[in-house]
Amino acid sequence: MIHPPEYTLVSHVSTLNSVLPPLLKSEVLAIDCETTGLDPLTDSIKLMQIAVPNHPVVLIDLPAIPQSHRALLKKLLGNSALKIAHNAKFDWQFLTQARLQPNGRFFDTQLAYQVLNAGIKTSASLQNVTAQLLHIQLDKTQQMSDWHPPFTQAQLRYAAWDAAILLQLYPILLKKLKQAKLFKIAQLEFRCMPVVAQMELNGMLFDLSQWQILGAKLEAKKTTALQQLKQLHLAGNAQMSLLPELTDTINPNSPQQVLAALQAMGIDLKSTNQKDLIPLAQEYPVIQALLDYRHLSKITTTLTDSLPQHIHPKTGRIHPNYYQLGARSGRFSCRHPPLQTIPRDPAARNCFIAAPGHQILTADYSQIELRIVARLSGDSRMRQAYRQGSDLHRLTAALVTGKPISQVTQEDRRLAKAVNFGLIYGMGAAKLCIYAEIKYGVTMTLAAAKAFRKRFFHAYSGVAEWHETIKRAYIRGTKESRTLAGRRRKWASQPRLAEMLNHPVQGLNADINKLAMAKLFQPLAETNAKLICIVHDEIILECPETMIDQVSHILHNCMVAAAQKFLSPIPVVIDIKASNTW
DNA sequence: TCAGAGTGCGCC
DNA sequence: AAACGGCGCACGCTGA
Repeated sequence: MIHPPEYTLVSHVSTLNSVLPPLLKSEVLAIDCETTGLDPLTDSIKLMQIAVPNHPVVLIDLPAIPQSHRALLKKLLGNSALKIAHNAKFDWQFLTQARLQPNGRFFDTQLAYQVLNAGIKTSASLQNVTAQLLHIQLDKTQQMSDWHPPFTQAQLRYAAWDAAILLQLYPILLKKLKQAKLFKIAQLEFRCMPVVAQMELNGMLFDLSQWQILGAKLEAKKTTALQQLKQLHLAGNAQMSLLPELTDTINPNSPQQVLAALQAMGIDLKSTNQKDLIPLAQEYPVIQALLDYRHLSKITTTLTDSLPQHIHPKTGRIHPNYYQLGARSGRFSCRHPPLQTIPRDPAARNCFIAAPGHQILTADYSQIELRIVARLSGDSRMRQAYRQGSDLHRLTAALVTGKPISQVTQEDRRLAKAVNFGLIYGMGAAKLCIYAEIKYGVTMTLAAAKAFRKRFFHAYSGVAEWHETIKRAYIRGTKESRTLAGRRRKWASQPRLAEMLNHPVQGLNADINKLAMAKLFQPLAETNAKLICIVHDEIILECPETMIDQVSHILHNCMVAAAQKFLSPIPVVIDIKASNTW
């Protein structure tokens, strides 16, 4: 049983300066902040809590301490002690905005818990983590209370608990991480945390007027597409003597109604998703019209209206939330808005712009997943291809079509791309047909897909063997997977084979990208360039025009070093572009 | 009426 | 024997 923590409330400079010196000697510092709200750009800290072992928790009424008297506090937060926090990104952002940026090493109890439980559905709230690891039920009733002095006893007790409990969680999580051989991965996450926190604060500059022009165009196209769809539907039903009014009663956004309508037109369909519709688009104009409408509807509803709502009134920029462990694979997820799903269409991406005197620097890993497969499988043909700097998609095209590389057409290459990406994750012939059509506009018969599949694994026999190794683990009933960097994904029940084939690749991609980010933190801080977005294998900076060369160099070096650590001897290629827009 | 599963699709 | 993976969001629909 853990006793309620003692605490000292500091609401005066003199108390602060007598209370802080012993804390300066501590190797660990547990930190928590109570704020006026959740937005570090507009809200502020009302109370900050600092806990060190064998000492009452220090509760600082921050607004009561003038900026000019925070030197000692600043020194404490900036020292080399290990800073422990739950969801440290939040506290880092608020403290940074208060000119109290924490420094040194970090231990985020939330990230630690998420690293340990990657793949398992579980809440990583402080309340749940504490319940699971310490069997203590934290009272969170004060969390949303009005943090305004004079603080109530209940508020102060709650605040003290939140910081004190971190000191209890830390050794338990540390031990678990080490036992599970996950400490290194956790440290990678901890190193990434300030980078992510700063990236969110930076945000992306967005050209609203250009976006609205684009939106209006898309809206008009959508209307046209809908009219076209209705006309074709009517025409299709004319011979069947259905009532014209029926067309107007059908909701084009309802898969159920659309399916019924298409079936009534005599089209043999089981579902109205892309994969079923695309093969019929040539034959039935109404289906092409539906696909066109769907596409435009998707873009307009999810982006045209929503993106402008995320422009921050204070900065004029878009500041999404990135979740370091938002994906089971170890990848980031991104929300509010999801900048990782902005269409590749330049018309859309050009609306993300650089500030005056700046440029957008985008750097992405070239074919990183295939290179990872080459590394993990050790496939000799892939390794050789990459060592020679040849184009692996062309090579695959040559191998599966039997043509010499010089005669490989663009169409062949597109087909090979589908084959490469599909087959490495265990795709079957049937899905390969669909996938090739949808993703690359390549039509192939089932027999052709079967043949390609066979030739692919014959040509890349190392990949086939690598699949076999994973398949054996799968058959043994293994319920976890590790990346080369040691990241673990667990499954609560039986995984699917494809998930087990995918995780070592997608997960290592995440490891590499995170290592690159961590490496970027210090060198980037010494420039005026800012990290503004991350899209899985792409790093986007906003950089002063005068520093493009210097920053490109830094970016390149960090990304190469991060990837080489795991990919060597497979070479790493980074594509870097500078432009006025994304 | 409303939460939540399901469908569909944008990105990597 | 066969089996691509990872997200977030908007929508219509279901069921309590």
